[in-house]
Amino acid sequence: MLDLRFVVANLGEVKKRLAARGGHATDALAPIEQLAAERRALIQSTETQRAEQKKASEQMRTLKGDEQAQLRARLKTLSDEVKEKDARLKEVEVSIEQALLNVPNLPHSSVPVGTSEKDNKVVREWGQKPAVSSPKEHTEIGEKLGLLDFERAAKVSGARFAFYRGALARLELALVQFFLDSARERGYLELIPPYLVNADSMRGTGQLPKFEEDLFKTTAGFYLIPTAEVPVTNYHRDEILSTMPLKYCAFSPCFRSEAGSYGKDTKGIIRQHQFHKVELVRFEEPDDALSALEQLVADAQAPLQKLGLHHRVVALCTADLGFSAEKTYDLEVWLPGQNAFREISSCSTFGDYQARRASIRFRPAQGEKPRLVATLNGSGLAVGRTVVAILENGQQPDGSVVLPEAIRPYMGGMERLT
RNA sequence: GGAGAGGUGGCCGAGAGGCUGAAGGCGCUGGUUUGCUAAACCAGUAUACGGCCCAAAGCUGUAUCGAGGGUUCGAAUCCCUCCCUCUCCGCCA
Repeated sequence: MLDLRFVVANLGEVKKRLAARGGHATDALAPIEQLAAERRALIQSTETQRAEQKKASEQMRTLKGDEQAQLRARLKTLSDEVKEKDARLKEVEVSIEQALLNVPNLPHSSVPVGTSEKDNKVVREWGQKPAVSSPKEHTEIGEKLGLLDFERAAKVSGARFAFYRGALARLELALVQFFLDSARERGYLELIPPYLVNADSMRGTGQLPKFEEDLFKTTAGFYLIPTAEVPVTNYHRDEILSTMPLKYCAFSPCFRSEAGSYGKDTKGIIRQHQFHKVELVRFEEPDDALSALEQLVADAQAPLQKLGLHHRVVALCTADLGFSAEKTYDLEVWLPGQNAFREISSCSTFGDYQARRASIRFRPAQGEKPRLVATLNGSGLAVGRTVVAILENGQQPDGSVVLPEAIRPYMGGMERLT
């Protein structure tokens, strides 16, 4: 969430920067200026009255009889007035909060301005497209080898689910371990987080209140996490951190309702209601956020490079930027079967936007005031999509799949899927 | 799920309607003392939101004793609801 004082003091600039996101990004801001003024007036008058009240209350202790009764009557009136104003103040603050919670983050000045994903900028490419003759999609490869079963998954659960079988199930978990090893070597501490979280956590990272329809909610009121970003960022909610920076990697399943994506990627395991991911999360000093983002991208690229998977780094434009993000790079891996680059990681800095929502701070130095941290996160990597990439990039004319060398030690030396 | 106990500052722990941002201790920071270390002594030790101020510093007001509501002129203290923790029993990977 944005800082109220900053927004009010720089309303024009804020609107201008939000407009670059397109659509209705600035709508929620409309009533802010007036509400902020009312809030200030209410605070001033209630606090003055409260001070008066406090002083008079002191006298109550010593007064007796009629005098006390009189003062009590006067204080009763004062007390009622303060309560009334307090109630109004609360309303105003709730309105402000609601408004701010629905305002997305300001794009960083280095983010390319654009109107759709077509305006995203390719920053660099790594590797080369493999020579695959008449490439097939992962669904066909997986089903032919008996490694993927969508039909039974549809029976058991519904659309957008899959059974992995045999060596593919093994590959999935091997990749998890491989990604965690890669992250640990780069200084990230492994976490296994809760997969169900409360509403406060969802608000902290920005999924709520605006994107409730994208989430699964349990009857007990828990939300299933759409990414480990949620529990891991909220790990330090309402804290003042004494060690900085902090780097975590977390394995978790991710659950997404995929509302509004009907007809998109309906085939295969590209877009599922449930998938596995290793997430990288960093807590940084604000001034380090941008350089940390570059490191984060490198950290996410590392396992892709070890696997020898051709990919590119894309800077998202203002229109494609996520709600809470200040700046984002996507990693897109080459999929021969689709003849396209597809997102396999998304690395973002959120500046202090999430930290303000979740109240995560650090103390710059002994005796100094706490400051909001910068939060960052990125996939390192999406496991299912890596499986897709391995199937499609490693496919052979005979239908088998050659595994990247880097993963073989995690597969007991297995060299190919047959 | 059943029965009970409890949630107070960085930590431990008093407090039972007004003088309590909160005794005392520990820790931490600064200082004095000291051959060094230790000890002792003195002082300081929160956060948020307002105001004064160009700003910072500083000063000042208000709020904060798990959360929210209520009673009262006045609530850490009384009442209600909720959350969390612990113990015992049951169930369970």
